[in-house]
Amino acid sequence: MPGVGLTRKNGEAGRSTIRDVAARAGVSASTVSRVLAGDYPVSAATRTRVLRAVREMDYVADAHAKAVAGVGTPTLAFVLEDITGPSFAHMAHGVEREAARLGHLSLVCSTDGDVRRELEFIEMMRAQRAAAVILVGGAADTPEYRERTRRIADSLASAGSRLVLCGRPPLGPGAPVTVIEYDNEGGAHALAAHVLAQGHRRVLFLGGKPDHTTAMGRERGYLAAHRARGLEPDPALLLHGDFTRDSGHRLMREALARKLEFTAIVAATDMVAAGALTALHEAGLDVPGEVSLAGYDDIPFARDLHPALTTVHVPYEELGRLAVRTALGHGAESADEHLLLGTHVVVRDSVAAHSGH
Amino acid sequence: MPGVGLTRKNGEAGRSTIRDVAARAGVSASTVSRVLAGDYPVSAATRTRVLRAVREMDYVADAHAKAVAGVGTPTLAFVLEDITGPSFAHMAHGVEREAARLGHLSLVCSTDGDVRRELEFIEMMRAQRAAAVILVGGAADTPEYRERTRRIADSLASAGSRLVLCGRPPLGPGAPVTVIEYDNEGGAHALAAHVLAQGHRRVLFLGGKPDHTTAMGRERGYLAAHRARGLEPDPALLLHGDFTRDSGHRLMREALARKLEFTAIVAATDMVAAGALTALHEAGLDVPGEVSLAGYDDIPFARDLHPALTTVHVPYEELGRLAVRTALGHGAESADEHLLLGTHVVVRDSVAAHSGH
DNA sequence: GTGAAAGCGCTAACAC
DNA sequence: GTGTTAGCGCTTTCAC
Repeated sequence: MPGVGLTRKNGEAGRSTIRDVAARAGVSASTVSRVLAGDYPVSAATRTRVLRAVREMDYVADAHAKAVAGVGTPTLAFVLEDITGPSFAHMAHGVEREAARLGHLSLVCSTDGDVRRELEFIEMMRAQRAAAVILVGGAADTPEYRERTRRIADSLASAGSRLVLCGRPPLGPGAPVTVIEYDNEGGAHALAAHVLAQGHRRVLFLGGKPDHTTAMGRERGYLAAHRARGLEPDPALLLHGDFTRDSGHRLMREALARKLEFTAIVAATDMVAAGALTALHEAGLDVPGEVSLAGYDDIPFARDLHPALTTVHVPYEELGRLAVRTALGHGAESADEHLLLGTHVVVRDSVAAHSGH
Repeated sequence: MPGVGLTRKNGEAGRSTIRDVAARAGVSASTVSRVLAGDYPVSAATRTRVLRAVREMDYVADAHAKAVAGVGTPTLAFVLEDITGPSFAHMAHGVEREAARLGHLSLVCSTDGDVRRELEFIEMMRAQRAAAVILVGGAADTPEYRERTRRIADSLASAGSRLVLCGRPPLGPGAPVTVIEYDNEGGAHALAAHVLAQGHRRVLFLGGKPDHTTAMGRERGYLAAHRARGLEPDPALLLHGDFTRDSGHRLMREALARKLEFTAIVAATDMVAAGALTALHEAGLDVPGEVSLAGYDDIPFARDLHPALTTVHVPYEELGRLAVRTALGHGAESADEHLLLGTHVVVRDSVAAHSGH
């Protein structure tokens, strides 16, 4: 057994090419290519020699060269605001898993809410010939947004790729996009209805950015639930911040300092609820004894808050998988889909009946 | 101004090449390339025409073709077990930000602890000519692990890339890797010492997998803190699970059911602590009144547990940035570095003095 | 200043 | 079965 020594890779040469392997195996480059592709008849002897050379040189075919030659690994891009937020992290996980299952490579980019970064990344993805770009998370639904996004959708489409909007404002008819929404308004409506059904009448809303579609959807649900009962919520009870834990904490402290009157709180996200809960505890208030609290997203941690948080479940991981499947499911010419995923409220311990009056 | 109409991109043609642009601008491909590269003298008039053609056709140079030609966007790969875990998500964020800052593209892959997936991904990254591959998170430190990882390090190195081990078992001398560790043992030691200093003598340890280096490092710290005080912890107080919230919850329930005696708990991660805390609450136990609890990682949520969790701070995001910087900082020939990052305990409310005896 | 030609590493059509 | 050739989209000498 000659040459069976351990790693006999090429000493210093940066990386070996298919021709190096061919030379070593005493065949042509095409033969190596064929052996590696495996979809072509090659004599057993040759195959063995080639395979051995490959192993000895620790050869891997250059992915870029393959791509240029038209047989690259398909790639998928996932763009979110912050990988650190638990809900989108779960979605990223779903995307990544499903992409892998479908033999795609997936790139993740968090933009920190920076539109320029987002744009740059998408451009990069177009250059990478990404099969699809999934944009997730609410955004300000302005005319500029629609125009800009539309342009992105068009150029992606014209390059044979596809834009998927997930929880993002749709673009109006005719745009070559797939949009998947999870029902923010419906979920918030159901949640607020649950709180109102417990007898609460002054419900504080800890919302997100005033032009952010996710935030607004949830706010609309909160409002709608009131109106469905013939109630008109006090505008002073609608607070705005962002979706972070710190925002919830700060907003709650302010509300307390301003001596706003309320017996329950609906937070725009579980993170916000977590911060609010801590502020409540710091103020010595009992939840849900003195004040009820509800969140949104059902992140795993929600169960470990004390009291366990009543919230709205959003199937983020599944959402990620679905986004990938629909994005990849059809060519650019397919009908432009619009999916709306349902959510449901999960009742735990943080909302109690409003006993006093 | 003729031809200033809106998006005048190529109707159906999949994607336009540099030659299409050249044709439209009435120049050669090289000229287009030069204009786009911007590092070469080109007459103002030509430049304008080319730029206009580029805009009109919405052209982006193919990243793969550039890569093959030797001028690709450098790429960096980040491999973790689970993007969903808060600590590594923060690290992923750090990696991604720093990579972007340095003009690198970054690929993230979560393996779900599957070694095969890990291997496949690394192979893929080698094919992509990734500038570096960052592996993060503990692993079983077996001979197979060392051999396998060493082989990866070698083949990455021989391809001009580099392996970075982050919080992973090092490979012994001579391996072409950069290893960055955060001091698990030291942190756990300090934390346990803090608990012991509060007078606790029977402290339950909610650990991770028995062969997992991170888990073991923390366990060693726990042990060492005892011994430094001349104490020998009861082996029955060392429980093993994994790093999830559910593991903490389950382990805690079992400990309670088995009526283990202890006055404090040290959990291997904040997630584990969160689950344990809920189990404690479910059992009607007061924390820290009846039993103290400490975690590890200092995830943002730790503050929102009730009581706020005493834990060990690990600068995950910074860790990610650092990993990128050192990975990119030097060629494959540089000295093999070994960094050990310090941690510190952050005292909050979940650990109290052991009053009774 | 600009174009023609060669070449990056690979695959695929076309010989033999 | 296997080698030769052309070509993927780009950059980069090398001429002019």
